[in-house]
Amino acid sequence: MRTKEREHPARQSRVRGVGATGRPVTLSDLAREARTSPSTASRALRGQGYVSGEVRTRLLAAAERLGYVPNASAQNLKHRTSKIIGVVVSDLSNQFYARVAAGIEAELRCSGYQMMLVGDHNDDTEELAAARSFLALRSPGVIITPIRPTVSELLAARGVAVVEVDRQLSPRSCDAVVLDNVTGAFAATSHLLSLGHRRVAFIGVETSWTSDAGRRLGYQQAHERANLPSDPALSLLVPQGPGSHEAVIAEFLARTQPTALFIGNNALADHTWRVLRDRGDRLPADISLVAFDDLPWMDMVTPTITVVAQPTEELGRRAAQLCLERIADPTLPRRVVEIAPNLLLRGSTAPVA
Amino acid sequence: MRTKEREHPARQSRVRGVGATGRPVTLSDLAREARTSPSTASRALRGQGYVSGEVRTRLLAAAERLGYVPNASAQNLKHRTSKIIGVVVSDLSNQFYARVAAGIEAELRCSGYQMMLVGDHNDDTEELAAARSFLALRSPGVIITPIRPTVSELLAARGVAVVEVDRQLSPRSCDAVVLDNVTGAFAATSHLLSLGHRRVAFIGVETSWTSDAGRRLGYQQAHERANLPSDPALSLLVPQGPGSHEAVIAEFLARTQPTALFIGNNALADHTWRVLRDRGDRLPADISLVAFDDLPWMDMVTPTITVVAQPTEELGRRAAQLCLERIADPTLPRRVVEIAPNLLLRGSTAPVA
DNA sequence: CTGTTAGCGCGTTCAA
DNA sequence: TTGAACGCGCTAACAG
Repeated sequence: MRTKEREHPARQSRVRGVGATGRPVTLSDLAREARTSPSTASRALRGQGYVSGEVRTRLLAAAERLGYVPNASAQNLKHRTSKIIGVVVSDLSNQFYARVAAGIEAELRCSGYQMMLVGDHNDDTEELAAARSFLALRSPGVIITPIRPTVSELLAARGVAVVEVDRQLSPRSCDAVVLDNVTGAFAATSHLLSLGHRRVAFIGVETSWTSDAGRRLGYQQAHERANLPSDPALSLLVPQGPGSHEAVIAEFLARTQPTALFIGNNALADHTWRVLRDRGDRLPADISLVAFDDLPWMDMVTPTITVVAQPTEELGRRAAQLCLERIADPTLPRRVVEIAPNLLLRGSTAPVA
Repeated sequence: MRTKEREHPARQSRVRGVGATGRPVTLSDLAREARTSPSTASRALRGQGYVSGEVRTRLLAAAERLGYVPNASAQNLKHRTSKIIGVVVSDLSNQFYARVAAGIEAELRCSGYQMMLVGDHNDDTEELAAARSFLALRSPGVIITPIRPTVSELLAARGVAVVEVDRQLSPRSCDAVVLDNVTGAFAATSHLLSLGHRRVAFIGVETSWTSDAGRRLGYQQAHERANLPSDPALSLLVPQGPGSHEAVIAEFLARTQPTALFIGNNALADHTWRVLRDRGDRLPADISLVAFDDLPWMDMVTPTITVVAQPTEELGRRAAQLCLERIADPTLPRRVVEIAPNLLLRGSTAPVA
């Protein structure tokens, strides 16, 4: 009796047509409408199993008429998995991460998956919370710009297909898509050294992440290859995390007086550029500058900025591909896709004065 | 029997500890581990209903030990709704939309909701597909930068709390958070007119969306208020959609020879700026420029760009707030939040030569 | 305070 | 070819 009472309002709303509010149409509603059983309706809609042509068309018509949309939760519950890929990036407002996410989303859409996007703000507590919700959703895969190896490994241990993007912290348990940071930094620094600069400073982040560490390493290797010392005092390592570092950078430049700068990421490049402008330094006459990660402004300021460019959306797309491939076949061997950066020579670099 | 067979591997995995792969731990597993019933376990974990202190701690300990994470699909099925808010924006790669999304996500997180982010690429088919998946997920709310009124209304008719951001197409069925575009455009244009410019061109998008239409209107109203004619030939309206319009803009500028420009959005501002650079025009000596929507580069190029700034993340945050409030109380009257823009005078505008 | 019962909406046997 | 029965994991009545 009680269930019947519930059915009444639904019946009414159906009569009013598609637009009516009320309990969403279920498979049983659909079956009743088409005078058949729920299981037949299920087979018809998903196109597997035997269904007579006549019943099928009747069902499809009814689905259209009633505006039937299958309940994803019910399907997920049944299938013990979902089509939701969790994505967690450091900072949605940073164009680099936004583009990675755009690439991921585009790729997932093509394959019928959806993206659940979360921004930890470089906070491992938020990172962990995100992982928990992905577990709750029974996400088959997660793509992450990791803060610590813990979360990736936790997820991987539970059978989630984890792909690390931009940096790789858990090489044993995850696939990864990273840039060849060492080569990129090597090229950038070598470029400056070949222009005759002998006081090339590095401004980067003080993490052990492959991204930052790789860029530091490339900077050093370029010096070694050129048989030049790399003065540790010429490296400014700022703590990882949000916030502006303009004051620190200004102090660093005033103290160390480099003739050239290699900057480890787009946020620091922004800060450094502003410091130089405020100091009245002239690029490249007074100082040369190479940034890592090409953003629109780097092509617009005067002079334009020489940069190590990375195919940002491509990073996201490849990560999504790896993720889906591993979901399809969890026994795949671990893969690390290393993408080549591209040094773009522009106006901010010139021979030393 | 068959279910028992399934339990064995799970048992084993449990013995191996948290990290083990296998069927996820269920409430029944938990209850068994703590020697109680599933319903008691449920009450203990969600902290409602009566549970003795001793049983509760036993349960919490077991949940911790087993790494229990409740199955969101099962909860959603039961509750007939989910905690997933659908968000669809035009273009994830455009920093404006990325920031709106960042604002939404931050706000939702605080309230225990999650963001499902989708980018239609100004394609109403993709917009509709996104709406369908939100319906399938039984999303209680959707936030959208609409392309057509259809989708918002479809969702609203099904009881989804829809909030339109940036532009408002369905005033009758949705809440909305928009900028006061007319006022912003009025201020920008008035600024140029007050500098003595009499050939102020407008470059914008040819949609009927409140955003674009409002900016066109503000441009006209400023002329009217100043008792000056606004020559229709001085308006360049490009079709809505992706792609560069540099060629069209170049032709337009060559043909109409304006002394000042008001540009309707950040993408067009980018294109126009590049055209001017390539033409060798000097800002503001040869031509003045005001853009709509402040992006980082506008503060970095030489000269800096006078701009109508909008609090982008705030737009997203307010939209999320409206959405959650309506979910909490669907009987709320419709609300349209109109946010004030801010004209920032910078270096790209000067008195007419 | 606790456990039993009965679905939420769907997909998948399996017998008819 | 179809439909009845069952269970995915969880919650909410209700009876104990």
